[in-house]
Amino acid sequence: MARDTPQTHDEILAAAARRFAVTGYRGTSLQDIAREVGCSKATVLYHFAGKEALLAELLGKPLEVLRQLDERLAPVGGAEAQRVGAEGFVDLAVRFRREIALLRGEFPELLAQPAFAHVQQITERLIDAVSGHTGRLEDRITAMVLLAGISEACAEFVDVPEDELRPALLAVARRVLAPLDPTVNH
Amino acid sequence: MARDTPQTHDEILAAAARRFAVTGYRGTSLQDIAREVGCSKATVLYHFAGKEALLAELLGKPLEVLRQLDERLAPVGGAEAQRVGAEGFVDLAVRFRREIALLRGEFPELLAQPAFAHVQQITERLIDAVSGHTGRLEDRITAMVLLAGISEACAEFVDVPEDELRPALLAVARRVLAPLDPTVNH
DNA sequence: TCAGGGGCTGACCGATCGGTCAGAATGATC
DNA sequence: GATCATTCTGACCGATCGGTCAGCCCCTGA
Repeated sequence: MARDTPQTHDEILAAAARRFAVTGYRGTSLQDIAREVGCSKATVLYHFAGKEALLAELLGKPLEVLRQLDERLAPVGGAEAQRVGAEGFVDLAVRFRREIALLRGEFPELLAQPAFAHVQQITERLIDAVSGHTGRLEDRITAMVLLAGISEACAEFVDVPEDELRPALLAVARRVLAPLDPTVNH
Repeated sequence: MARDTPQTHDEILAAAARRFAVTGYRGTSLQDIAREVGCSKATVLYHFAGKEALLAELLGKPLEVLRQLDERLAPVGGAEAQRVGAEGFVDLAVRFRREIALLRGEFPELLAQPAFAHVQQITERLIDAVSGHTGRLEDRITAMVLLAGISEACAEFVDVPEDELRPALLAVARRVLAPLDPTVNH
């Protein structure tokens, strides 16, 4: 009957997304989610194996897109890698604003878990790409400021329409990376 | 005897700073802190009124510096406000890297408490200043990316020496804000 | 009519949380 | 040696956490 009555399942997922975005993963209890849905805590645990499973399903799509970006990033280098990495991440961050906001605050502990170990590696490669693969600390710091700033801004301006948020972020990215482009001398 | 034996008090404070920076405020228990110090949980609660009091004392200095930056920012406007705001925040973020990292993840809930209400107002004014007081959404997004990125980068590169971190952040800030300067046409 | 299964729940579990409290050490003062 | 404040601790508290489980409700199909 999964196709006839997926209501509760999806309602729980939506409620979890909302609560996690406001009070964080740790700061949200299964009771909170159940209350928002209007069901019992046991029902939440009937539809999902546990709190972690809820999180995993919530992060499934954005992490898949992140993985695709990682693949697209592998063959390119230099200024092209910077451009693809930055623009790709802007798209991803804008699209999955709520989920990004969720990963944001709980980064250290969540990524320490084996289930998310690969995310840390992908993030590392993304920073490397956006820094232009120079290996210089200054460029890594620059890339970190840009990517983290984009994440945070997306989380903060979660109610701003995509077509206002995206151009603004792309403009910042272009400004930050332009002087790093070897074809441009500032 | 506070002046003769401030050891334990300070050790607890230092341990709390370390643990909070790694596992966050909510993710750190008083037991964790006590274990790191090598004392009992009751001792932690003997020296501090509670977990919140520990946090408040930890954030005291950086919040005071933030307040000073806010005051310094009040009389100026336009490009000068952008410069003072950005450079001032870089200084603050580099200096109080651990504490910034702490406030980062727990923002929504902690700032919701009355004790930190004014921080949210100051942050708002800081974003306004760094955006050049234009009131345009795009400029606010830009400022948000820059300030949040600086915070996150400081938290991430907590072990990088100040004299490497600061110039890199200032360079990014200059690059992000330069095109907003009305005297420069790109 | 009734057996069966999916959806759901209240009651309960062990663990851990922040916090309290009476009292054991310790050392300075008289 | 007696007194007293400071420092520290083990034992304990109520609350809440994530998670389990037996069983109730209700729809379906034979």
